[in-house]
Amino acid sequence: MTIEAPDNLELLRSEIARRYDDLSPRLKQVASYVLDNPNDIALETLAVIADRCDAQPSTIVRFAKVFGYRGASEMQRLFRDEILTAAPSPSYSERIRQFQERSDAVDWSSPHNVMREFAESNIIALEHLKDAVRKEDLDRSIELMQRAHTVYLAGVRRSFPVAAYLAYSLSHVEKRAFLLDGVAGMTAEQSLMMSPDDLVVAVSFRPYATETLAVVERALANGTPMVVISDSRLSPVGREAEICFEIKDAEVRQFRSLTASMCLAQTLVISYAYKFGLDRDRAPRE
Amino acid sequence: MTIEAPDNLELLRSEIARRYDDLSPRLKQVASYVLDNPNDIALETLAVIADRCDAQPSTIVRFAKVFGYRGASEMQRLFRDEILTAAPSPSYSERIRQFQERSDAVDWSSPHNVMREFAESNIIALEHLKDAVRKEDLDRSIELMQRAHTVYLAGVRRSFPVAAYLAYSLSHVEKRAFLLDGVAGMTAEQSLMMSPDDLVVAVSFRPYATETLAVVERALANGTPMVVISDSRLSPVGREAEICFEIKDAEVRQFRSLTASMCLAQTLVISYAYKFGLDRDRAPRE
DNA sequence: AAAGATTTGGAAAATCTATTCTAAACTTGG
DNA sequence: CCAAGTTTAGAATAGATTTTCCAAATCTTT
Repeated sequence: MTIEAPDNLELLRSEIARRYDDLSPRLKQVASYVLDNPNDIALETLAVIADRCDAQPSTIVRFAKVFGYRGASEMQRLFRDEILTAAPSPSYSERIRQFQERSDAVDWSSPHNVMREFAESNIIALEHLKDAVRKEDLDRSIELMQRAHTVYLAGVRRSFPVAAYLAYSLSHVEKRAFLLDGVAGMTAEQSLMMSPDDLVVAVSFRPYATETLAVVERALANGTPMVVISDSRLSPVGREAEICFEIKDAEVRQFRSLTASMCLAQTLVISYAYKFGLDRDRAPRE
Repeated sequence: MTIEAPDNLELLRSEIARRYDDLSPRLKQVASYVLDNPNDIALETLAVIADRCDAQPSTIVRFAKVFGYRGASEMQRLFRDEILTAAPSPSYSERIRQFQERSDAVDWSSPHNVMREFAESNIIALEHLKDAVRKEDLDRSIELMQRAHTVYLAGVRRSFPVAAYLAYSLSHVEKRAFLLDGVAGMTAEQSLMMSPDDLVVAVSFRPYATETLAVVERALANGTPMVVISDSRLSPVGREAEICFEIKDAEVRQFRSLTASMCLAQTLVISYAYKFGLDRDRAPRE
């Protein structure tokens, strides 16, 4: 018998997560519903909740008791209080007023605000991406990928996640991919292997990393075709490439986002996969 | 006898305002309470509401009847629905479902279409992120990051880019960060170093990689606090963590996006930087 | 100021909801 | 493959909440 009964939602949530494994199947079912639909728990009657998570009302009561409450009502109280405190009195004229003032002065010291603003500007960046990327560039990139014996990925520092993602997911759609990651300082040796039958995908943004520039020059010397993801067609990396995607990623003060670049990278892989029907069995999941 | 019964909150509100003058004193009292405390009406029992506005339960019933409802419960339903629909996630899964239905007709062999669809679903995921991430979790994460002597990052395969980004950018805002990258198969040795003064940030999505799980277990054994980015609080990685961000990233057929996870990761770094005034000189640029 | 109409309070009845309990259906370990 | 132990479903019960109803109080009108 449990002694403790979490007296705030946060506690209850982590308690449910912690003990999830030990719950019986039906109770697991209830557990995930409870975590996913807090509002339903707060507002609906036991019968409705039970119906929605395909269980009996008594099961909900049992669930509450397992976590130390005297009944389901006692547990519901927690969820109701959450609503009552979280949204004190969003008296609707007030809400409208707040909404209008919202965008004026953002308090950057609040992580929650940072996230909202950042997500918002990423949304704008993605909307821009939809218009800015040329159809022909995409088609041609896929074609180059398909022809290539091996795809070499270059990208360091901020661009490294994009390159790493491409390397990982391309190999999952049965494309030979090789990440020039500079482990053990072997980038120079690795890039010597690139031939005109291969393809280099280089990701680089201002200030352009010398490592990536070196790979680009090597590719030029070797006659290896290149697809570049950069912030400008005129950048030292983009200038020489057959294809350069010009990405305007969101920026919050000093920090540049990766969202649009990632979205493009994923698009390349997905399109490649669809084009060659390789998505069913070998899709890139974690 | 009133014929009409407002079937949405907005209508009811204006109806109450319009007829306010004609109401009896007691009903006026109830009216203002109803307008000012919608959450109470939604969540509390008639006895409580009556008590709070200094009236009898039966008065609340009479009030509801005056506005055309058959009883107070019917009126309460409106207030509850308001919370259920307007509140947190207006059913993310529902939006995704609709989106996917719409995109059934899309020609997936065109990369340009793939990109547009993919960008679109990423936008939806970001909008969901804004609602779904809890303020307290963010605040607490920043606090844990600040306290930590070293931040250890765990994430492989699809999650690797996120972990890699965090490692890179945290070290650029003067936070000691260490990527458990498994180079040379040293992950086990590396994770032995983690102490209760440190912090582990683990990124993992279904099917959860054993490598990351091992790090999580190591962290538990060492008493190292953990922040987890995962697809479910109930996942093997999320269950034990002090904080688990539940990320619902976009998915196009088999391919899961990274956008929301990345956005959250960047938010953590940016917030950390702003909080400790380290953004000016050492912002993470490539 | 008194009669009629309206409003109000509160107790009683009706309804609805949560909880308990037991038989049946599963699991688990020998 | 059976027996002991869990878990579950669903009917029965207990409990709470809403609604009804009517007498008392309060207002209106003449």
